[in-house]
Amino acid sequence: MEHKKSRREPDRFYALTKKGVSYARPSSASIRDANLYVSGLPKTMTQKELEQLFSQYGRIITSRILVDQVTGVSRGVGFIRFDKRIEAEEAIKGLNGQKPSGATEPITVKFANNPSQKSSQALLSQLYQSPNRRYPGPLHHQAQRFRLDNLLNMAYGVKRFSPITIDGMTSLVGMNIPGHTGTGWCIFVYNLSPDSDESVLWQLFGPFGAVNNVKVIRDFNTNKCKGFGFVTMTNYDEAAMAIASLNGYRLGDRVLQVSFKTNKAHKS
DNA sequence: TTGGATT
Repeated sequence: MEHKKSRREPDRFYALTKKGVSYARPSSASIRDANLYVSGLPKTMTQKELEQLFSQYGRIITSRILVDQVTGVSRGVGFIRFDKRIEAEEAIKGLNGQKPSGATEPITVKFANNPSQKSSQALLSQLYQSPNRRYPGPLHHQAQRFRLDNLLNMAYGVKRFSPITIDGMTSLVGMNIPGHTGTGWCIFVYNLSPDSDESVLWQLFGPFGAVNNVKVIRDFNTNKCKGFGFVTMTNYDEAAMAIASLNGYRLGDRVLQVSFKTNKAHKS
């Protein structure tokens, strides 16, 4: 039988066998949760440079930098998976809040979320999506097409824009596309009340189509809404229709301003 | 009166 106390091994080995860990497989426990999420990276940083930065803390198993699907530009966010948890912990200690050489902004380094728990929001949006959409797309009616054309002109600040390019976005590749992010079309919503929460954004934008994500921006201390939020929608047509419909919409005693998100504030 | 980002 197995329990021959007289043949018990020295303490160290005994402790290992008690946990079911063998010398041949020193894995699981020590390599679990060694995956890091890194944000605030310089847009110019390559995957190789990212690895070089982190390699001083241990053996890197995988790395990734997220990029905009249309422009291919880095989103300043990446992942580093170390061989061991302790290496990841040391990398956080050493690199979180630090500025990589040549960078102007500090980076954030923390343990990554579990990818399987990603966005209950995205799952929700699937539920909202199909049956009750007010404006199914893509649009084919000529009048609606014309309105989209005008929206594009406003969004891109150009005087004329051939309607023929609306259906496909091919001619827009390489442009700085307002509102476009790696996950869809980002919409800026201004003039929310201080006690707004995410549900109001879902309710406002959900009827227009596939909503990937919503965010109410809150003050760190008071936890009150700072008056604006963001909504990311999958499809351009639906985002444009939501903007056209909700900009100027009266919510309580406030009039919303809704537009594609632009880069920061530019003075008038 | 334009964030944070989760392979």
